[in-house]
Amino acid sequence: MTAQSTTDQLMTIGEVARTAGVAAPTLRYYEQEGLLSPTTRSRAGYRLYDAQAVEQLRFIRSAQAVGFTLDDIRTLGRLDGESGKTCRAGVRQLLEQRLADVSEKMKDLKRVQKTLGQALDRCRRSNGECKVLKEIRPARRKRR
Amino acid sequence: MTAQSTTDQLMTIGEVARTAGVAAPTLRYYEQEGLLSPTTRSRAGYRLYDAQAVEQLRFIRSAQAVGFTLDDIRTLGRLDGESGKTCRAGVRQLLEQRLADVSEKMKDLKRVQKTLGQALDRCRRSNGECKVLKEIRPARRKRR
DNA sequence: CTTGACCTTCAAGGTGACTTTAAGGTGTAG
DNA sequence: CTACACCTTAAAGTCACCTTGAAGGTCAAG
Repeated sequence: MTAQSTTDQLMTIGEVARTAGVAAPTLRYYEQEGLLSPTTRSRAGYRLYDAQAVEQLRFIRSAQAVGFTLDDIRTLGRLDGESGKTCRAGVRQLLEQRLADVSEKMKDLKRVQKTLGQALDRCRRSNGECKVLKEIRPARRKRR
Repeated sequence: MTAQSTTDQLMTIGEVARTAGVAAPTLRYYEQEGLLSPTTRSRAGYRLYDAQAVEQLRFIRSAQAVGFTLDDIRTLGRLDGESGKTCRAGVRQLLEQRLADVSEKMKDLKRVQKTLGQALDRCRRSNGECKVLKEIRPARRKRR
């Protein structure tokens, strides 16, 4: 029991990148920054990743999306990794700190949601003529 | 009724900065970027802000904290401003888009929260010896 | 009427997170 | 055996978001 789940289907950097929706150079950058390393390398030197890497990558992107820096994320190390290490003094404290950060962000997010929600409400209520937004510009989207 | 709340107590850039917990040059930068302008200027050219500016500033910081760019925020304009403008075609759509972004971020945040929570759980469960985190570094904090 | 804490503008510098460029090796399909 | 899509490294470039520095004006207290 306790399935090892050792599918061990290794992927190249391009496959991982496509699967997780990030650019391959970004993956190399993450490795360089100590965030996510390939499981192994092929004889020719190609990076090879296991399926878990995709999960870790998704975690990284989620954490980034809500405002954590790569440095924040790096200090949390390989979070889902099961190969253990002693739960030293600082570890729990760090986790607690980050969970507190998350709670703060939850509040921030709700604040933003409320403000936008109210604006949309007023916008809908008075069809065509509302007093919601002053000076809105076309909005060009860019990264993220 | 409908209190005008015209306390009209104007503050200098330094007072606003202290109150909202940001640096004064950051406020100048925000003005330059079209995010938040002072209500008026003193005869000598000093920027003067009303109390609402603090609220707007807090909104900006909250939005930033959860990953919105200044560009995102700028396109939402002065959100709480009551001096109105027509609710044109794109406005509602933009608000809806941003609210969808918020929902996405809520998911991301919950994902992060869950992962950290599980880690902390395992950490607490096995006092002193747990298999949670691999390679944790001291964690130097920096801005935000 | 000077000291010192504020304010002003403009310009340059710094950091984080990529992204791009250059020069070249690998692997498989035809 | 040659295309062609993929991979490699190292270094430079870009963009957002400030931060710092220089040179100077303003204002209430002593």
